[in-house]
Amino acid sequence: MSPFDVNRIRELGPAMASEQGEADSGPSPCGACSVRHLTFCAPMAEDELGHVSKIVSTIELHPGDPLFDEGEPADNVYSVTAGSVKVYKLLPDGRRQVIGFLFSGDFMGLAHNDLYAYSAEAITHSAVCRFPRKKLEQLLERFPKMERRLLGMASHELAVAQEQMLLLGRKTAKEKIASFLLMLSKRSEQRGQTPNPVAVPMSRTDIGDYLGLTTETVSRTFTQLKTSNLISLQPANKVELTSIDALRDIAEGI
Amino acid sequence: MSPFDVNRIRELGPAMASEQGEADSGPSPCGACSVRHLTFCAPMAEDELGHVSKIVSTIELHPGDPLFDEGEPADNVYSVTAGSVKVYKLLPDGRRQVIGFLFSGDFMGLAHNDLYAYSAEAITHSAVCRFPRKKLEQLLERFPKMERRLLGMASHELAVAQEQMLLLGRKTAKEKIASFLLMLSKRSEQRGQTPNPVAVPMSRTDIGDYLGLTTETVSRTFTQLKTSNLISLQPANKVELTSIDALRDIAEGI
DNA sequence: CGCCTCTTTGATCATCGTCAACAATGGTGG
DNA sequence: CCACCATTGTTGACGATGATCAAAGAGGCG
Repeated sequence: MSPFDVNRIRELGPAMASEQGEADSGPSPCGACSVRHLTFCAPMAEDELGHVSKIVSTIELHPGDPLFDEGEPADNVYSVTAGSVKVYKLLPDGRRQVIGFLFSGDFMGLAHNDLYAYSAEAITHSAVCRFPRKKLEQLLERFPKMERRLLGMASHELAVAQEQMLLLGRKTAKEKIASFLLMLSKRSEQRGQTPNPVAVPMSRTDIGDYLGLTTETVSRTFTQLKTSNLISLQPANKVELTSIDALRDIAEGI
Repeated sequence: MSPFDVNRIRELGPAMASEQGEADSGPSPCGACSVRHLTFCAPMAEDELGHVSKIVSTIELHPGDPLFDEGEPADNVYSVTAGSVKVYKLLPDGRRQVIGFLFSGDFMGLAHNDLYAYSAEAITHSAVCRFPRKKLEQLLERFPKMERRLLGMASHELAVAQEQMLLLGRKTAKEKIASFLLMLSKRSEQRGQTPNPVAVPMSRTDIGDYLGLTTETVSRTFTQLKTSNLISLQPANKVELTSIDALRDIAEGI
């Protein structure tokens, strides 16, 4: 586990349940939430946070802990407050497509019918807030600004998904890896964390399943970028982007 | 152009502008809209439609007509009311990824920042409604039920995009084509049109750019499915799905 | 009827996947 | 604290899927 995860989780302090997967609706976990500005709770005023706290429960996840599975009734919506989570879909024969990596502020579980469309699993030590879908919907009705924020975030997710389709359908392995590293770096920066060197908490297999490649190809491509002095692999799963401009050119296929 | 497109457009009658790209804000185009139940206007009551009609203009598009380009200021949101439209992204060297095919009821242009994230172009003779973004946002503020509907549709789009990522990242050419035909058929049915034989109005190149394949591979795979008696190519770009169950198995990789 | 575009088919090639073995890492227990 | 072992990552050899290059056939619109 990387240090930042521990810190994040410590930050949450009393709002964090200490037992695995145990819920804890303290007096006002939301008031103490250090990543609220990143989440869909952002538009809520201080004196309205009680309404949110009342329906939320915080959950701690350890690496590999599943949160829900594709096809289950989508009874909850989740918001990540610390760590990293992967969401993925499976084909019957086991082929896997990682749909996305989630970090602080990201949400999941907004299903269009009543079932989860994907599975979710913690990558690192993480914390998520759980919102019972029905209660969240009532809250959204009462606070349209929250619904508006959610629509904005969903639109953004959509744009990200479309960018990923371009990557999956039309980019080479090298372009995919370069794009991936730049994306991680940018998102890291958006959360107020260091963009370079960038933390890469997920495994080669997860990266491959995200980019439509095999583990071996991911590894080979990392080596290739390293040999070209575009990146340098550092301890604790960090990657230094030695030449961001060159990486950007590669990512765009220039 | 397939007959259905002509019919759809005739249905719209006086609401349709006859000149290319010309706007027409008649007395109440929305009241006469035959596909309103499919669009984000669905939740609006009859006596509220005037508010929508007031800000909308209808546009007729001919095959190949561009609607907007990636990177332009996203001043409008569009809703397709007849025909078919493709939206796509380009890499600098011309590689293209079709992000989606849009039919009656689908919308586009909900950008997360102020620029369109993709280009849009008519495939067949089509009709779209144009909503100036600012005015639509005011309308959404006044009618939260419309915003809720939009959020629901965006969530659905997101699920579709995720399914497409699975296809692009992990399916074989044969699985991709089978999935594609079943998807077209299902969507056709949802619009109240015949699901089988299914209309396939887009070119082999468009299909390839949607599935991450080349024209040649698309054509070869169609031939392969035809030879296996799973589909049969009919006149006017229609495809009969001879064995839907077998196609479904192929699409799922079983 | 003829031209132009789109589609189909063929031959060859390259990228990435598969299979295999080895190296490194990190977690555990002695 | 160190050694061991399991898991993850790296590297190599080879092969297959789909891309590329090329050309012929089919359809649609003038």
